[in-house]
Amino acid sequence: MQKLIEFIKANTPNIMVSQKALEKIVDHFEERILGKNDYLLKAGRNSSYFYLADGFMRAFTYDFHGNEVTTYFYPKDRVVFEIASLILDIPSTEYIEAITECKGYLASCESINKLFHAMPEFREFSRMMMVREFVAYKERTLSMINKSAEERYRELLRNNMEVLQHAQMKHIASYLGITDTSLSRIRRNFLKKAC
Amino acid sequence: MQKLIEFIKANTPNIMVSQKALEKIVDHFEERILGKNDYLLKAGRNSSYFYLADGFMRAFTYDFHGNEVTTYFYPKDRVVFEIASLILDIPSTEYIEAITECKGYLASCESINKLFHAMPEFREFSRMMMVREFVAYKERTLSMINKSAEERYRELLRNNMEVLQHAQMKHIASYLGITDTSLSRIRRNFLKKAC
DNA sequence: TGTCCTGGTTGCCAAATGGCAAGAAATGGC
DNA sequence: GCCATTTCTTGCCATTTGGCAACCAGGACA
Repeated sequence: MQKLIEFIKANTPNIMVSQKALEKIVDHFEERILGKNDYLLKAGRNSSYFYLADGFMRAFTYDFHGNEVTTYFYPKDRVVFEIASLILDIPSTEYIEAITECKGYLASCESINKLFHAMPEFREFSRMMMVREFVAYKERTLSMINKSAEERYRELLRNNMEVLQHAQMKHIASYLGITDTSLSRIRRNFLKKAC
Repeated sequence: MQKLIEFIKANTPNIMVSQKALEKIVDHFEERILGKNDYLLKAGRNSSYFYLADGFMRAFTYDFHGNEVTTYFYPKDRVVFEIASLILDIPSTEYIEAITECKGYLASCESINKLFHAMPEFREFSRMMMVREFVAYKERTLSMINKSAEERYRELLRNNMEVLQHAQMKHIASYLGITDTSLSRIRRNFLKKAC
């Protein structure tokens, strides 16, 4: 649990969280280990709240043509959840999958709500987590609007190098909004330029 | 203020908010009227929190080539704010502009924070507003990934018809991630098909 | 009424990306 | 180490989108 405690401390910059409060918070979490290709969340189920201490995950869904679309990659030291499902308490439309072995700490929707209203420290923390994810999505949308596929690929590598080690090309491709064929070509150019 | 009160009631579905609580909340807001082309927020300033009772707004920013990019359209009956600036208390990178005459109610960042920690009712409400915007962004990102420009245009019209009455084509185009030239062509095909 | 200005459209061609099918490379099971 | 399977790359051509410049239409205004 120490990692979770450190993580919460690091992400409540505006307030000093007492040791007691931290312990009260982490008390609602339980350790969870996922093997490669295990699901943290399946479509139709409700999302819980997961601090990913170690490993690498991805979220995906299916569009109406039945194509799988990778919506997100989660490196370690992030909280992992599907916002609409968690907060609105509705079934998720997304799957979240461990793409390496993963270790972390899990809390239920009810725990999150309880903590959210009971503890100002957790309010700040969870709001911070939500804002972080929201801002990431905003940036991503902006990239989709005004950057080429190649620029988006560069950007992904710059911000999240591990993705290359862990994710398949077709997943990276659909995350970037292109086909795996196009990604392959982009990578070829990329290598050429690098030489 | 009655519209704001109704709006808050309508968006706290899980709890009954007392009249007293509602009054305490709206007490932190003040009426604000914006003329066409007035700014609600400018880049470099900090975002406040605005309930748009009537009118139509858009958010935009500049990419590093200096091109203006429309990031969002706000129809009436929405809260309008730049999430990163508001919550992290940093200068905004976005502008938010009234594209028709607008009327609404404004609260400062400090008021929002105060209410957020002091009143469970407002916590629920503001979390709901944040989730709604977040989910809208997620859907938009998904559209950018797996829909063609034409499909995105149809979708925009379906969900937000007023945008056509109020916004310029070039703003709609950059919102959709295409050039105004392409949008014009798409509209032509669109009309052909409609006949 | 004529002129300027802005916003929207069009034609022409270039660049980016997709679709499909085949081939090459990597991976996993035995 | 070998085969089967999956993942990644490539070639060929179609489609989508962009860039630019010209053009058109409507409103503002002298």
